[in-house]
Amino acid sequence: MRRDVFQAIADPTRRAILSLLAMGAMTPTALAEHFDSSRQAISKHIQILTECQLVKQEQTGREIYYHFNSKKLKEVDKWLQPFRATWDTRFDQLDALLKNNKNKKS
Amino acid sequence: MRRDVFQAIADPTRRAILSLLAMGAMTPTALAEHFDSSRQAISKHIQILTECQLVKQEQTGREIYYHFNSKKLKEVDKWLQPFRATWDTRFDQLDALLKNNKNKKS
DNA sequence: TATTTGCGCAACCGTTCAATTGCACATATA
DNA sequence: TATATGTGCAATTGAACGGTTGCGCAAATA
Repeated sequence: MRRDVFQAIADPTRRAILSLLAMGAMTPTALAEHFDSSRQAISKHIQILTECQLVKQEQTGREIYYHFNSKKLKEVDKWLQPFRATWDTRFDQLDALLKNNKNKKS
Repeated sequence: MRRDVFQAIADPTRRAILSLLAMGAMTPTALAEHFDSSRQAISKHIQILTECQLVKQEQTGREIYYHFNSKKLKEVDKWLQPFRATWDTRFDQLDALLKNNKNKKS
């Protein structure tokens, strides 16, 4: 069973879940209300997201709030990095500018 | 048959193919030499990459050179954008800096 | 205490995926 | 012309995927 971030975000429902959770933690039942599929189906997606640490849980009583964990998304960003230069100069600008403004850094 | 960029880059072999092609156009046979799987397997991956326009072909005689097309990868970057702020302030810095340096923009 | 609610887990089902093998066809090359 | 080479396409196979239904269990509620 392959379980990496790229495979996790391949599914549109899982991407939607991440977007929702990024706005605030939610329970599986609350999440499921945003979709047509069953709670169990959403729960399975959450499980996959948890396995690759895109999401972490916080239990309060019988309810489980799932939180978005952005760290792992950095992996995608990291992979994208070398390609970025080929479609935009925005980031070359960034590097140049940061170099000239190091002192302003917090 | 789902065929979008996210599904395309979910496979590690396809990501490797993209990285190789980003360095220079190649034929399927040449590409296959970098992997353990058969030429046909690689060819299938190329087909998927072509279908979502991550790759374009250029035929010369009986050989087909496949080129990397970065445009579609922007979709991934675009989706990543809102999340970026949550893991790094680098891009907030960028926005602030660009605002103060608009005149320097080429 | 009895009932409702939120949840994960397991079994099952049809579809998609990744890979292999075998083939046909066009282009090089001897 | 005969042969070798580069390629796409079709059929097949086993594994993984995404979904449903049914269940058990613990926590809240009546």
